[in-house]
Amino acid sequence: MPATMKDIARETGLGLATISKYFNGGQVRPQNRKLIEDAVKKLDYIPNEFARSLKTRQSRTVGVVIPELGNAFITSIITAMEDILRKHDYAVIVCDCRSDVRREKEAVDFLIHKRVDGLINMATDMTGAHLQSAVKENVPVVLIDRLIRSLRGKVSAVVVDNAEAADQGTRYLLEQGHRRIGLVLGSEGLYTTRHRLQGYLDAMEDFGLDRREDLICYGNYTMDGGYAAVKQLLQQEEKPTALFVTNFEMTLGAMLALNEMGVRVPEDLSVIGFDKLDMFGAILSDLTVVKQPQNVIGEEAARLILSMMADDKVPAQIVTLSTQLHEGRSARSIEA
Amino acid sequence: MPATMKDIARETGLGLATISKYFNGGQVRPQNRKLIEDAVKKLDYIPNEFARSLKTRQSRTVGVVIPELGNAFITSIITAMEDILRKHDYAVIVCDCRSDVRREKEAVDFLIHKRVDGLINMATDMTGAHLQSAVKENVPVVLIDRLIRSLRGKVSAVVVDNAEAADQGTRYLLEQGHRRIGLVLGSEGLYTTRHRLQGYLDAMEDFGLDRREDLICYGNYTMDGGYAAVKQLLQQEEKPTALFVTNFEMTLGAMLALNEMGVRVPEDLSVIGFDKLDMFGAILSDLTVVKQPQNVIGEEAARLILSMMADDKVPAQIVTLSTQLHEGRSARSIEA
DNA sequence: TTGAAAGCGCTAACAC
DNA sequence: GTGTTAGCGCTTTCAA
Repeated sequence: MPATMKDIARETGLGLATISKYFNGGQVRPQNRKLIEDAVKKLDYIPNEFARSLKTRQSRTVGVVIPELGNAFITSIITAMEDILRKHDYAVIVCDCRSDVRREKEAVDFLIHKRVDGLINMATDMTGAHLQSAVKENVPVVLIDRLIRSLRGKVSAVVVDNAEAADQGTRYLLEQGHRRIGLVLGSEGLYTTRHRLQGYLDAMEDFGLDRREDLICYGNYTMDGGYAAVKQLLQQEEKPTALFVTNFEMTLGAMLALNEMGVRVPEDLSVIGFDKLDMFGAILSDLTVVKQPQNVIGEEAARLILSMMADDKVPAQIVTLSTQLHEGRSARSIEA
Repeated sequence: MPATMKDIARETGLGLATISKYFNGGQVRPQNRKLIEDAVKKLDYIPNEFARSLKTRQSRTVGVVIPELGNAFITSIITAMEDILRKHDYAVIVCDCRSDVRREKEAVDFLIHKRVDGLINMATDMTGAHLQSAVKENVPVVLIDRLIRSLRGKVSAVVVDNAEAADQGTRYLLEQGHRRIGLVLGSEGLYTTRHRLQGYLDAMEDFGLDRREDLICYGNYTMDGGYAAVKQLLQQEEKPTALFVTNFEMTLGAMLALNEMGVRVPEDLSVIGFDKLDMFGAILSDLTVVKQPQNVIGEEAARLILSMMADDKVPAQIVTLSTQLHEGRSARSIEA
């Protein structure tokens, strides 16, 4: 039977209120402070969070619902997020819904029942139906990576400017003189896929180039898909002179495919990738990539949810972050 | 103000005990059942887990402490684990300690304060000091992937037979006639590294081959490290005829390095990798690999912790799983 | 089967 | 500053 505040009270001869105040940062006479600290040590006292939560109506817990855990982009965001939240004494419950709409709703409901104080969600269900219970229970929500139109004004969000990101990469290639630029996208219909396609098309249009379906491939954001997409793009008669691959896993797949096919980068083909990750260190350092600020996404999401949990009158806001073009050696001028 | 059981009681005219029984699967007269269900709907009642936890002394929460989240082997275990635990209505709090001993202890203490019912840990601190508070508070612990000697008998564990795994891969190459077999290991001193090295050495010894330091490289279990290790191994005068790479990230790095160097697999060099993951689908399907059963690790860990949480007299046990050799086309007979 | 009532361990209002 | 006390919303005897 673990010690309770009552035990501390008996041990020190103080009242419960004093001890409670001590734990909650109130004013306590130094000698009593010492008394309490000694008793805590002696009795191995650990505050009972259940009782505290019952009273304060806060779990100091945040739920995170994501489409999959085995994705480097997502885990790096979570790592940054968890770091900040834990520093603020919040626990993070992670639910992987495997990109399944039904599982996603179950996860949200589960977390609401667990009484999380806030919810961070990289959404699978773009209708937002899964978040209804959160909205109904007034649990603050922060979306990451993808916006949900029907929830506009009701929830906060942290996204990157995907159109700008794609524009950045495409424009860079265009400026190097490339005109046949292959684009490897994620799954058709996804929020980020749509915006990245738009950015690409906009940049192309600025250079007077029309949409050409034979230059656009869907690689489902998987290594596998990127690999296949590249093989397909390069099997055509009129091969692209440059490739823009729009996430990290696909970039890896693309590099493997190119290596296998004996295509030299950038001699035979220019390549711009996406999201080089720290953990891969030096290997792909020569790659020119459009980088998303995963750390900042995680940090901003944490900050947003913290502020919303602290004050339920904080209005919903959308934070849009910019990507950055990292110049490596994998994309070069077509005249060279 | 959310509805409470009292509200349901007032609404239905029943007593609290009946309603509580209803929620806990007890016998309730059908007509009252109906009454309660209607009231729950009408009032949007959600049971207060805080109050329940206060009474039952259970959080229905499991803490998971891992060295890093951005590792495919780890996340695939977590995914399997979380799946089972959530089905049993347990939430999973994940703490990434970034392979830092201090952070790891902080994470464990944090989780103990959060009153998790159980702890699953892929340990960074092999002394086990970080788990003292868990042991003291009688919180059941399941180690995964790595055993801690000082905790023997006190905690359960799920590990893979790493020596066997390495023996498997090495022996396969030996049987194909290879004698100069390069080995790419994780960080020196790690539990799995040591055992995998041992398995390799044992197999070599069985074939009358002595340890040769120039064939052994440490790649830190990173893609980067695997890449560098392979480059180093193949820069030597007397090149290996085969390579055994002992985790997934390093295998990826190795393949990239080999591709870059123009080394054909298996024509110029046989390669055995580790841990092909589902998410990479077809790409590496030609790779011969030693596969760890991540799903089973996760599932067994979940089962173990569930049984220990359900009954504190369940004795500690160690589950050792076997790896499997998946024959692809990347390793072949040296005579061929 | 159901209801009344005690109490889990904490917080916070209030009185001193 | 400190102590007393009344709940927070649930589970669980015990008696009916």
